[in-house]
Amino acid sequence: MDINPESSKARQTSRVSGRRATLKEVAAEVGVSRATVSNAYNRPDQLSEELRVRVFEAARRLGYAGPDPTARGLRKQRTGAIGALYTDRLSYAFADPAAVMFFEGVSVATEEAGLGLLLIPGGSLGQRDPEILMSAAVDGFVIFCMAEDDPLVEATLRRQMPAVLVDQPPIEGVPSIGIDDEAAARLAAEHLTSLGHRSFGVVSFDLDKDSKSGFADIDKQHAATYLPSRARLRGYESALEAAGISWADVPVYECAENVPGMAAEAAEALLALAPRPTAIIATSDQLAFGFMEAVKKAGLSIPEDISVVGFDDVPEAARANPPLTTIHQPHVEKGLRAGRMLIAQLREEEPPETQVLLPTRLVVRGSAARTDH
Amino acid sequence: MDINPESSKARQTSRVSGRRATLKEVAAEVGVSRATVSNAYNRPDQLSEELRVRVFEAARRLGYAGPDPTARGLRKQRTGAIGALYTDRLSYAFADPAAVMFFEGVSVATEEAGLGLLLIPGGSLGQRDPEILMSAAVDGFVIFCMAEDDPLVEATLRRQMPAVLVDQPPIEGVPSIGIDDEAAARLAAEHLTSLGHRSFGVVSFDLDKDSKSGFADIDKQHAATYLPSRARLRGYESALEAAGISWADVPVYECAENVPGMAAEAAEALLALAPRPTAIIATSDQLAFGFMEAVKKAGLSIPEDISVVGFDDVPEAARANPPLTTIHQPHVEKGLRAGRMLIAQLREEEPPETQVLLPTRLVVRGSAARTDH
DNA sequence: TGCCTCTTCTAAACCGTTTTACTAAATCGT
DNA sequence: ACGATTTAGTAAAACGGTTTAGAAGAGGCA
Repeated sequence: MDINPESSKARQTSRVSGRRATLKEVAAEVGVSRATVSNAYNRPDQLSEELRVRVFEAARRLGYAGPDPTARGLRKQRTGAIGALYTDRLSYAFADPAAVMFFEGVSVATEEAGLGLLLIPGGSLGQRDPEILMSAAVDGFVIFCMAEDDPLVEATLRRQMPAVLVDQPPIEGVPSIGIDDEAAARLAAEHLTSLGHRSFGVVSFDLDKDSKSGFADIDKQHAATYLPSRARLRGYESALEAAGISWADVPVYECAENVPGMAAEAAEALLALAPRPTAIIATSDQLAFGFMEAVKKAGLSIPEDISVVGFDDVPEAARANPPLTTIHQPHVEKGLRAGRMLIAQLREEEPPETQVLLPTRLVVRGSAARTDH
Repeated sequence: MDINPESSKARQTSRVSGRRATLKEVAAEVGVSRATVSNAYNRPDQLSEELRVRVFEAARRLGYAGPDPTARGLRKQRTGAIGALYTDRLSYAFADPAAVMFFEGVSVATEEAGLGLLLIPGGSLGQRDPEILMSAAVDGFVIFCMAEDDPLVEATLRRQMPAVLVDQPPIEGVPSIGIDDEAAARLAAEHLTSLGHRSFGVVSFDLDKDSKSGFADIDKQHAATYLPSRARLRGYESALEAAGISWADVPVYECAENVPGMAAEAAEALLALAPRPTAIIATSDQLAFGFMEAVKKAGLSIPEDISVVGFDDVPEAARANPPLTTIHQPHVEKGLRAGRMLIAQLREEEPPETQVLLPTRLVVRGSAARTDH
């Protein structure tokens, strides 16, 4: 319990010279079998209290910190952790409030169940690296935000472990959770058409794993391998076409990364267009923030000169200037439910709900206004 | 590579009926020894290319996804992941931008090294639970943000693995990284005294593991077991005393959690004081945000009626309204360096720097002004 | 006393790999 | 053509625990 000099010295050079002590050594010290030491830790009812105490004393003397998790995992066939597979470098995930909220939800589920949470990057340093994935000692996977043609998805599934797909097209035999991206996106577009807008621009995050920034034509949009991108663009398309606006004339600027900074480029490209769009729809709040920033820098004002609608409703949207009109989706709950769906599988409980769609809604704030045009 | 019906069917019921295939079964299928199959995966130069292909074919036929990470970990005595131990529930970490940035830095380091990142909550559901910690299969620990009397720190160290302490008092034999909290805090207080303020209030996050919100007297401040809290308060104290202000008269309100919402309580308590403080120092930006929010709700304005200085300089500080004057510290770099210090130990490289202090600086923005008082 | 049930502990199999030391066959240099 | 090296593959010992089946002894009951 205490941090006393003795114990911290023991840490540096364990009594058994250098190497970490093992259960076998503790058994030898006490003069009992390995099974008994194991029982002392795992099934106190299997030995006398007095012997149990002697075991723990010997353990402390030897600097033995308890059964090795790896060995235990091997024997018990469960590691006590689940893996969360993210499409890209983790630093991108941490920089995206929506992803962070999702992980927050997952972490609530893992803590409920007493499990650890292993974060697994899908790619780093540009190349996709199955190394970390394939050497991840976990009991199951939450597959988050992966492109549908990403070989890592198939590789993960091949490990034949419980898994949950998040924001991805369903795969037979694997439960999924997400939102109706297309319907949600329609809400955003319809809000703007109902305010009288006829001239649009769209800012999207990446459509495919290795995208470059730039305008994306309809073919590219329809072939996008990130489900959220593809479905949201489809949603905008159908709402605008329904309002009699030709989607072919709507410029869609794809940003290679979902960070505010990237939207500055998009703004430059879209604001230069003639006629200048009166309304911009972004597939994420992050991009909307960046876009608004750039608009202000250009000396225009929101929503007077140009209306902006985002997607995600991260907390900062409410505090933005002006407050961002956007589509709400329950990120934390998505993570929580995904985590629980996975954990239910681990317990081999009744087959969990297999396809969950969470509700979304339009949140009207101050970044979109009626156009005078 | 492809997601075709065959492979997804294979996933559900592997050819070897139910159970996951093992390396031994693959060996039997090909008619070679286990060593050879192992070599096919790990040391291609040890067998003929043709045999290697046959091994992989058999593996695919049997639905074998490659060597089991746990077994491999046991044999090789390394798991390919490091653990990040956080003081509390992970959801608190994810809700705190400073912690998220720290993890972002750590993740960069782990990806550089091809390691996974296991997040370990120190406590959940109120009780401190060593279960997840003790069953974490990792090669080392980043110990982040723990109270110095937390038994989990000692428990971690007892595992005799490489570790790095972050924002905690040094322990012999364990490298640490952090900032000079006391000096940094002095900067904040001195900025306000230099603007003429004489009447102060302080908003702090928790001083100890299981704190309740409320005013904290000097004894409690000095006995705080979270180093950052204790040291920052000391910094404020020494700067104000140096300016001739009696610290005993400065109200310090402790918030039980480091979230903006909690600062509303603090604001209520501090604004009701007579005379009302003209300057508030917060030990985190999160609290400063919440405080500013509450001040505005109370019909006062910042910095005209009251000046606020934060701590951390999270990105949102620059976008706040008004932009927050605060103390900058390099969160991402802290995580990156901590991760690298740990990884260097794993590699048994030259003993890494053992005590790192990162630089801090005052960032003057718009939330603190000269007082007319 | 004899039989049965607890309690307390143990022997040994097993979890799925990697790695060391070794063998047998093929190739090389001269 | 012959010993020396290289190549290709193997047997078996770890790695550090958990768990099953069972033994030895103690106590209870008739």
